[in-house]
Amino acid sequence: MPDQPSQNGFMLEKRKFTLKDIARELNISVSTVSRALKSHPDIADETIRKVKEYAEKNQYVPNILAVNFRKSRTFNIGLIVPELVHYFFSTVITGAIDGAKKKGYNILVSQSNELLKDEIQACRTMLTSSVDGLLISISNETIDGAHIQSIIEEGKPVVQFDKITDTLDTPKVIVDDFNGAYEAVKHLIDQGYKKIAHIRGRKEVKNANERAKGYLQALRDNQMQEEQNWVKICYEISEQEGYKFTKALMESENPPDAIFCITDLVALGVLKYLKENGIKVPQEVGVLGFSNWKLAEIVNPGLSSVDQHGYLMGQTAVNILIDRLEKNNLELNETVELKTNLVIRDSSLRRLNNC
Amino acid sequence: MPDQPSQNGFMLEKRKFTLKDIARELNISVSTVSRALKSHPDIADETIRKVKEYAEKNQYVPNILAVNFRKSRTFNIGLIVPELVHYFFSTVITGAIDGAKKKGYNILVSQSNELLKDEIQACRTMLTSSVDGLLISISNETIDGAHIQSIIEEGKPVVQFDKITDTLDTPKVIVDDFNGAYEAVKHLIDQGYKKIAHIRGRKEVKNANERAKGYLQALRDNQMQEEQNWVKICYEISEQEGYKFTKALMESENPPDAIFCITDLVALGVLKYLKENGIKVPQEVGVLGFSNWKLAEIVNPGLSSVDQHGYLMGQTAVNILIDRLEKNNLELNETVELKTNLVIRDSSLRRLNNC
DNA sequence: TTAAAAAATTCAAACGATTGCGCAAACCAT
DNA sequence: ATGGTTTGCGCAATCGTTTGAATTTTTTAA
Repeated sequence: MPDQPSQNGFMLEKRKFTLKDIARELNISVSTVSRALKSHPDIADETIRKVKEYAEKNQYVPNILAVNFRKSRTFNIGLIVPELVHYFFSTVITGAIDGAKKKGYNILVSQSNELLKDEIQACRTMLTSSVDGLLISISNETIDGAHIQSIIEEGKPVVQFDKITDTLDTPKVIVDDFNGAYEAVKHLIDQGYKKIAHIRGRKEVKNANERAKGYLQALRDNQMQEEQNWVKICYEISEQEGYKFTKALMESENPPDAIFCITDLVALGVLKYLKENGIKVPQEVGVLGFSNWKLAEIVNPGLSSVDQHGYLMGQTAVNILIDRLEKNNLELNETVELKTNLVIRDSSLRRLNNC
Repeated sequence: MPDQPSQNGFMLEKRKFTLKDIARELNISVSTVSRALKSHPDIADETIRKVKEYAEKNQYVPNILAVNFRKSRTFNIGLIVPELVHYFFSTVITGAIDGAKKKGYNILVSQSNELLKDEIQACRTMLTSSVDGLLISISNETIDGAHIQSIIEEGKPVVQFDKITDTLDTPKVIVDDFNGAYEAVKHLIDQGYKKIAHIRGRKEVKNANERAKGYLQALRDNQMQEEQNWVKICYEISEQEGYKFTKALMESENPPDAIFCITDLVALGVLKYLKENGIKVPQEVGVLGFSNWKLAEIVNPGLSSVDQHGYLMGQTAVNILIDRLEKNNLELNETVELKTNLVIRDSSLRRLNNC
C-alpha cells in the first residue's frame, strides 16, 4: 500500500510523531521523555541532551490537543465586541491579538451587533467552545449581564473593556471619558467658542454619561452658558443623526457656535450639514469628535477628536486577563482608566491668537 | 472545608459533571450514556429518554477538550489577513465569523501586517495552536508561500481569499478585479471623461495587475487615449501617495481629466489634492476608487467606488473550508470569483446628460 | 562493607469521551 | 425444542501527555 493516500484523494493527516516514538527509539520511558523535554531537574543532563536532540531531528511537536485536554487549558481567549467593522474596535482587537501573541495565546473573535441576544449567543459559544477567558465590551442593550456572570461562575475569568457594566465584578479597562470630554470642551472654550452644544449618546450607556458629565463640568468651571436645547441625544449614533441634530440646532432660535460630538461618525454628519449650508468650519462653528477614527484626519477640514488609544486598551485588557489566567494575580478586580489624547485639527481651530 | 474557595479568593473551577456521573447515578455504563446522548440506534428508547432527562436536569455539557482530543478536531478556523484595521478586511472577517458560527465553528484571527515574517509566524501559531483549517489573504511580501504549503501538508485545508497566489493549489475566493476595473473605467468614459489616469499598485500583486488590465482593456475597447505617464505605481497604497501622484499628474504637460485609483484610500489623497488646488470634482476631474469603504459615502463629494462584497467573500471562503472539513467535498480546488458592484456617487458624475 | 541518601528512571493512573467488539437476553421461525 | 437473528448494553482500549509515587540505580558517608 502506498503512502497513505485516502480514497478521496486527500492525504490523511500524517501519523503524528509522539512521545512514545521517542521513548521506543531511545529505550527509555515516556515519562522520562516528557520530563526531559522540559529539562526537569530529575532527569540526567545526558538524557536530556539525547532526547532533545532526537526530538529536534524528528521535528517532534507535542499534540496540542492532548496537552490542552490534560491541562484543561486551551490557549485561546475569547473577545466579544459590539461591532467588528468599526475603527476603534478594530484597533482594540489588534492590540489584543498582538498582546496575546506575545504570551502564546490566540484570540477568538465574535461580535454582538449591539444586540443582547447575539451577545448571549456569543457568550454561550465561548463557553462551550474552548476559551480560557473572555474579553468583552458589552452591547448597548446589555444591562445586567447575567450571561456574563455565568461565565465567571464557570471559573473563566472575564475582563471588561470600553463599554462596561458595573453590575459585574470584573477587572475593567476603560477610557477616561470624563476627562477626555472635559479637555475637549475646554479646548473649544479656549478657542473662543461661547455657545457649545453636545450631541450625546443614550443615557443607559455609561460612556455617554461620562462624556456628558465632562462636557457640563467644563462649561461650569468656565462660567459658560448652558442650554437644555443644546444637548441632543443620539439613539443610533450615526452620521444621519449628526446631520439631523445639527439641522435642529442651527435652525433653532439660539444656535450654538460649536458642537462636541459623542463620536466621529456623528461629527461627520455635523460637518456635512454645515458644509451643505455654507456654514464655515471652524470660523463660524467649531466641531469636535471622539475616538479619532482614521477618517478624522482624512476628512476636510480635518476633524479634531479625542483619541482613545484603542490598541493600548486591547493590550492592557489582554494582559490583565492573562495575568489572572497564569498567576492567579489578584489585585482585586482593578479598573484601569486610560488617559485620552486630544488631537487638534482644523475643525476646532479658530486661531483667535493668530490674528 | 467550605465550598472550594481557594486561598487566592477565586472559586476553583467547579468539578465538572461528566458522563461517568450520569452512568453511576443511572447504574449504566459510560458507553451507554455516551451513545444514548447521541440517540444511537443500539440504545433502547427508554434508556435514551432517561439519560437525556438526567443529563438535562444536571446541565451536562460535554468536556469539549476531551471531545476535541478524541476526535483530533477543534472547531476553530484560523483567519489571517494583512491588516485588521481596514474596512474591507473587517467586513470579510465579519462574514467569516457569521458563516462559521452557523456551522458551529469559531474564528481565530491573526494578522501579518503585510510582512512576510509576521505571516510565517502567524502560520506557525495557527499550526501548533489548534485550528482545523485556515483562511488566508497573503501579504504583499509573500511570493511562494512555502509556509502555507507546509500547513497543507500537515493535513489542514487552506482556502485563500482576496490576495492570493497561484503557486498554492487551494480553493480561492477572489474578486473579479478585472471586470470591476473595466466597468469602473467604462463608467468614466460614459461620463465623457477623455483622459483617464490610473494610480495602481505594485506589479507583484495580482489584484493590482488585474485592475490595471481591466483599466487598459476598457480604454482600448473604447478607443481612448493611452499614456504611459498616466499610470502611476503606488508602493504603500496610502493617502499620501494618492496626493503625491495627483500632484505629479496635474502638473504634467498633459494632465488627465479622470483618475481611477487602486483603492479608496488613495482616492482620498487624490480628492484632497484636487480640493486644495481648486480643481472641481467631478466637473474638471472625475475620481473613482475601489473597495467602497465606509468613508466613500462619507467624504465630500461622495466617492464613486467598486464594491467588493467583503462580507460575502468571508462567508464564501469559510463555507468552502468547512465543506472540506466535513464532507471531504472535493470539487477540486475551485476558484470562486465574486462579481463587483459599481457604486456611483458624485465624484464621477459629470452628468453630461443632465444639461 | 554496608546502610542510608541522593539521583535517575519507570510505573501507572489519571483527564473524559468515543467506539470496535463481544456477550447476554429476548425474540423469531422452523 | 432448536438454532439463528435481533436488540440492548458493557468491556476495555484508545487518543497523547502529564504527574505523584514507587522503584531502581548510583553515590555518599560511616
